[in-house]
Amino acid sequence: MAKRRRVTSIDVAKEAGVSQTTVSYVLNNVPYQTIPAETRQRIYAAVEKLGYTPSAAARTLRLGRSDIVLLLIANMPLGATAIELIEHLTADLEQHGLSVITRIDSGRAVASLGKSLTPAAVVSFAPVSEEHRADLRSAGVYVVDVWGDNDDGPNVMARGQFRIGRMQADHLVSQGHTRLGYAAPADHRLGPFLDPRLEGVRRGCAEHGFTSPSVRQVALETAAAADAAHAWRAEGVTAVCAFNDEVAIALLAGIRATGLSAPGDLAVIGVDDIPLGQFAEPPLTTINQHMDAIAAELTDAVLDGLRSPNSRRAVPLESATLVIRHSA
Amino acid sequence: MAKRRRVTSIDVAKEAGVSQTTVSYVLNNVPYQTIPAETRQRIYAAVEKLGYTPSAAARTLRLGRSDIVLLLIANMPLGATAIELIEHLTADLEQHGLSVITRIDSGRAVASLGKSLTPAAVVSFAPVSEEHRADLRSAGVYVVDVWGDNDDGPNVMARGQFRIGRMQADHLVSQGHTRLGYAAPADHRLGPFLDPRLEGVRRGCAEHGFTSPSVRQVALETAAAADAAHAWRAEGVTAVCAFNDEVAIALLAGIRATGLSAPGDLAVIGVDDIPLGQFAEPPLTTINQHMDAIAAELTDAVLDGLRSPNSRRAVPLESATLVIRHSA
DNA sequence: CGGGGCCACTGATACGATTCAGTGCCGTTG
DNA sequence: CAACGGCACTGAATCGTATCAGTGGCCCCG
Repeated sequence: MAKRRRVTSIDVAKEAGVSQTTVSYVLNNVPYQTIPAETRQRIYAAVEKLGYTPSAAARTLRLGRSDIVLLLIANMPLGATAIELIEHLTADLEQHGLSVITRIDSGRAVASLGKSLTPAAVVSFAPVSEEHRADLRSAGVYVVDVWGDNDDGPNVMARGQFRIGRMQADHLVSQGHTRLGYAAPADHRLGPFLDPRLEGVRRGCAEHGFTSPSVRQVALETAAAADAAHAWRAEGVTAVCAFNDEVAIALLAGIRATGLSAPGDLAVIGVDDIPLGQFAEPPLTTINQHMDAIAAELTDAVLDGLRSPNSRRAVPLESATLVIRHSA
Repeated sequence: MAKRRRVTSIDVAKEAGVSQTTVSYVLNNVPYQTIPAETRQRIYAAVEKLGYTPSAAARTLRLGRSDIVLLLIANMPLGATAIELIEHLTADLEQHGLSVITRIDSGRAVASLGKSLTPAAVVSFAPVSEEHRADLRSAGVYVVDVWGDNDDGPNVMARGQFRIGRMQADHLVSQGHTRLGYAAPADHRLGPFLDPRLEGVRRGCAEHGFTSPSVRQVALETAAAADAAHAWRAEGVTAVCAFNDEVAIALLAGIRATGLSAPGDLAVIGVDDIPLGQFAEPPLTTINQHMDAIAAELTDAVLDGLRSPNSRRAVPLESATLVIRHSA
């Protein structure tokens, strides 16, 4: 079979009996170009007939930037919550003509993909080094700093995660607990999420005048979780904020294994509201993050950044809800 | 601040005192071009000094294809298993100079992204319509058909999922069960995974001379799961293959809620070996899929396809293991 | 009836890389 | 010493799109 060439806008132009320029004007809806409806129709018909799709490569080369938004996610365990965020973000940005592309990676990709693809923006869920950030900037790529430890762009994530921790602590305190524990995940790659959440819990304790939470790692294994439960009991902790629902469920299993019970001996609250939380023993109390709201916030941040790279805004949305079941 | 232009290979050429052609030859290691080490060093030095990164757009435009592999994932609930697969695949293909980009989407993207990005290959975890497939083919994009219902490319996934179902059935039969149930997820988007797994269970039953499994949907909700457990008991089912660990854990909660117990009254086996399985009551017996092996298989498929678009191969790897805990 | 302005287009160029087809120089060989 | 071949390069075309700078025709107004 003959190797068919790609269908280009020139082919469309020939088919419609106009110049390539006109085709481009019509397809891009260029303003101040007066092109009658009849001609437009001919062009659309030709596009349809030939199955024309513009070449992103050529378009990007010409414009100096693509309409791709690169979503960088560090090589860390992603839960259903993260997937949900990706889905929302993809859908939201698509509405504005931007294609979200996700890259799950160890971080080396920031530089290479970021500069070679010339995306319109990079949204990174892993901290971006100052050097890479400057590099991307100078290449005309807008970088949305999700963590916001440098005051560049909106620190959507960091603020949100802090609030989550704060909500956990507030709930436990409202139940009468005064001595809290914090169950950290064993996986150190989760640090960027852990730090602000834990900080939120600390702040909560401090503002209520209680001592700082006792932090322990809880590995996803019954024996380790049992040890932690035992240790917390020994130091008078009566309630634990878990980093997420996985850790919380592991801890609940550890509590059962020690012969204790939740929430009587040790109350537990998670984060994420994963479906399996309701099947835990006892059903898990947790915090539900509204991923649609967070995605909307991120979308706004990206769009704003593309409009004026130096603007800065804070869109404080109420983006989490307490889900009370039985564990706390 | 002055808007710095992108650093191009011409800038590198000027800096190194050679022509742009030479720069290209050196950076691409073009064979049969004799370029002395000293010149190469000058060019590398210039690249380093200017911070040059080649433009993917220009490269793609010229070559007619990029070195991107588009991983399309249907808009379905992705578990940790899927993430693991993505990670492995990304790492494996990167070793061969291919950049994996993941797109989580409702399927409309196949056409637009596939044709506009001109990726080297598309690996789709959602069924690709015959029309889109042909479209991509003619655009020179190699399509790895993960499902393989049409005999185009290796049906890596379909075969693997079938084997999984088969393993579940075989284990239950080996434990003396003769009347099996199948717990399907409520989310119909999981169909592409459900069908081959269920088929594997059916085949297993048939070959042992037992009647086909009794299929019931189990929603992620205790009451619904309890109803299902009750109904299975009523028809004499003694063991259930669950679509995955989530469904299995829901079912276990349903069994407890009915006052029954696993595995005595109803044995349950899952799929995925998610960490939370060990914290279920009782700890979940399941099938562990070796994502590294599956990723390796897919990588081979892609590389083979890129070498000779018409080759077809089957790489049967042993890619799953039975994990026996207490639920079956 | 001359000219200004709008309409409906088109020609040519640039974006940044790859690659074919040379080119000049030097050393070797018959 | 002329011819040849290899070395170390370079010039120019090309990929497909967007856009600047025109261009010819027609209508309308003074």
